[in-house]
Amino acid sequence: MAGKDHAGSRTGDVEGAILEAARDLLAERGLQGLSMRTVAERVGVSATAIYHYFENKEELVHRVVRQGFQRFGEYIEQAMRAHPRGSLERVRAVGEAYLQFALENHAYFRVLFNLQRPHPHTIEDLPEGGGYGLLRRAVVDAMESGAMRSIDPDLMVMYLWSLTHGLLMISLACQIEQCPEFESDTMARTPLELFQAFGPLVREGVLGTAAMTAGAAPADGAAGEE
Amino acid sequence: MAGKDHAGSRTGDVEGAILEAARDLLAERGLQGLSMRTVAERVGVSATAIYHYFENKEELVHRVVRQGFQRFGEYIEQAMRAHPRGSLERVRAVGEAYLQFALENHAYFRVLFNLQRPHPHTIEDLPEGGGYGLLRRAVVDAMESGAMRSIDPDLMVMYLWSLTHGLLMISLACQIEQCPEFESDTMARTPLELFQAFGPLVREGVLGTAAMTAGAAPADGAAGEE
DNA sequence: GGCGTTAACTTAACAACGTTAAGTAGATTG
DNA sequence: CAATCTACTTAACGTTGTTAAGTTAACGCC
Repeated sequence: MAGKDHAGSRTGDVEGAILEAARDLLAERGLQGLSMRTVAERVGVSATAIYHYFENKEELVHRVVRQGFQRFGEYIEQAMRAHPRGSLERVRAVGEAYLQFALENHAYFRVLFNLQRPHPHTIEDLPEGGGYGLLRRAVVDAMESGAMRSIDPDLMVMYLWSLTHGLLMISLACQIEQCPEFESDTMARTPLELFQAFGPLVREGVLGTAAMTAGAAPADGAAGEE
Repeated sequence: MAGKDHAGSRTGDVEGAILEAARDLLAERGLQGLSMRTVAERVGVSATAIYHYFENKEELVHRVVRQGFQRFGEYIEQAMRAHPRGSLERVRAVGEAYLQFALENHAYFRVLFNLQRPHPHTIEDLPEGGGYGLLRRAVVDAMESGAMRSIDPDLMVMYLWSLTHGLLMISLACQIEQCPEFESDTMARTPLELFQAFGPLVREGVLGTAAMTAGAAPADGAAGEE
């Protein structure tokens, strides 16, 4: 009975079809919409057939997300290829690629950062997978070329990653791309626009160039209230 | 039959007891461990009794989290009171309070940032609730006192919030407090230590003070590969 | 060419879940 | 005193992940 033609079945690679259906459902309806029975129905097999290829739902989801992050790595590699080694632009481009991919595939990100209990064992399994190594290389290069101050590169990577990831998570929590209740013009901007607007702050810091050459007015020294 | 003594019941405030049981379960076992039946069992009523006080599970969880974020607001207010108005220290302390509270109550945070579909309607309902306004005030004060460069305060708040929140999310994804697989010394640090280590980067930027007074070696201009 | 093993499924069923419907004891009220 | 309301209860529905047991086709082997 191998290769029988059910509705929408692909003769042969059932495991691949399950992964594909699961991926589509995750993107379409989120983790809650990805049920074993729905996946099975799309593939054209019974729900329990999935257990022949995957240990349980958790492993199925994990495999789907892992697959997604391989594409993610390619995004980042492409961003790096597009800019000269050692440049700040390259570092910035990696961040933008992170953001862009996450916005286009937000279901993956939401899921990956919620697998709490057992899964992420190695750093390769972590949210950005091999992307960490790529960003780190871009940072080290930029430090060597003098485009960036020389400090502990892992600290620098963590700083850049945190900033980008936080912006992403807040944007996603505000319901994809836009949060209409934000009244301020600033908040109405897309995550990518905000990321770019962060540029001067990231390069020169919150003190700013002016504050470093000229002394500014001192703050009142008393502990304020309200 | 009001005020009957079931196991662990509090005579009188059943609604409060439900909220309390739900809060404990959320902290103990996460969102998955918070089931209507388990909550009801702890309170000493039947599962469906909960629907007399809450419309559905979503509302129950929402109320629990909202309650948690009220305590969170108090954390931040206290951090602000402890430092002089207009100072950078005050801004930093708000960030630390954010981090500290989130680490001590990570169940709240995980949940709040995963309510995707309907809920967060107003900015007050958003992840940090009224904390946004408090941080914004600290930032505006710091700008006026000259302790911080003067730019769009909402942009500055978004920058600081993103950085702190991202660090938090990454740390939580790495399984509370510590991620043993990280080999680097940098990554082995606690979120709070990392936050403090970010200090120079946040104040002076990734270029650094040195790079702004003296010209650095230029980067190679060709598009790099690998 | 029958035989045993295995891969690839199937149906039936279980426990747990959120939720609804219908009923009921006790207090409050006209 | 009947009617209503509050604060629940039990029973049940549909869906979920998952397990157990059975079935069917294919393959290697003497």
